[in-house]
Amino acid sequence: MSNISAKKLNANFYKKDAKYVAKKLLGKILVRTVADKLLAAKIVETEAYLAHGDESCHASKGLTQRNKTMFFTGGVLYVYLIYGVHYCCNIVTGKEGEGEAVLLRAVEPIENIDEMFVNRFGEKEITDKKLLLLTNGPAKLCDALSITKEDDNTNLLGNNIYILDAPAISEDKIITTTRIGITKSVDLPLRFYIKNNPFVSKK
DNA sequence: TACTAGATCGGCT
DNA sequence: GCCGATCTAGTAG
Repeated sequence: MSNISAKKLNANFYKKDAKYVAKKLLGKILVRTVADKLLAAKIVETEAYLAHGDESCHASKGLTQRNKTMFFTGGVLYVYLIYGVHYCCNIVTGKEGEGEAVLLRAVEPIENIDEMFVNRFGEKEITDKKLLLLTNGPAKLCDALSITKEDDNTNLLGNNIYILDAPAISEDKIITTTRIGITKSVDLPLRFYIKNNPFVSKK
């Protein structure tokens, strides 16, 4: 559909703290190129994982083989395997050595949706019901956009995976809640999503 | 609609 | 061994 003429977010965007970036990422366009196909989706739900005072952040226990990407300078992708089954995709933020990131929890499919269906369901047939289930969860969107451990540490300023700027979502359309699916630091208000967007993982 | 189990990898109490 | 930033299929009500 639409021609994507917007500009990539620059390196400075990602160097702010995770909480700030998590909110600013709402409404931006996540782009992934596989072979000659360009998949695009709007970010509608995020969660921040902080370097300090956040027990559920993977980096809170220090650097390990698995989480080392989180400690790089903001602007790379951190992908990890959860429950031995699914991948989750994060945007690393902050300065080098900090160890914080923004988890992408849900996106709204925009371009080459049939290709996303193939990636996730193994079929091109698009139905309204399945469309809502295509990318409304952190592991689902990784599936649909074909993001795996191979993509860990991908620089978002490159051409493989990147994020395009888009008009900011106004404050009154951003809902803030506690995060989902964690057992530590559960009370921190670090989940953000776009009000009334049908692709959000959970109200 | 609501809860439950199972899949299955890697890092660590 | 154990548990996790998840999802799906199955069962029960």
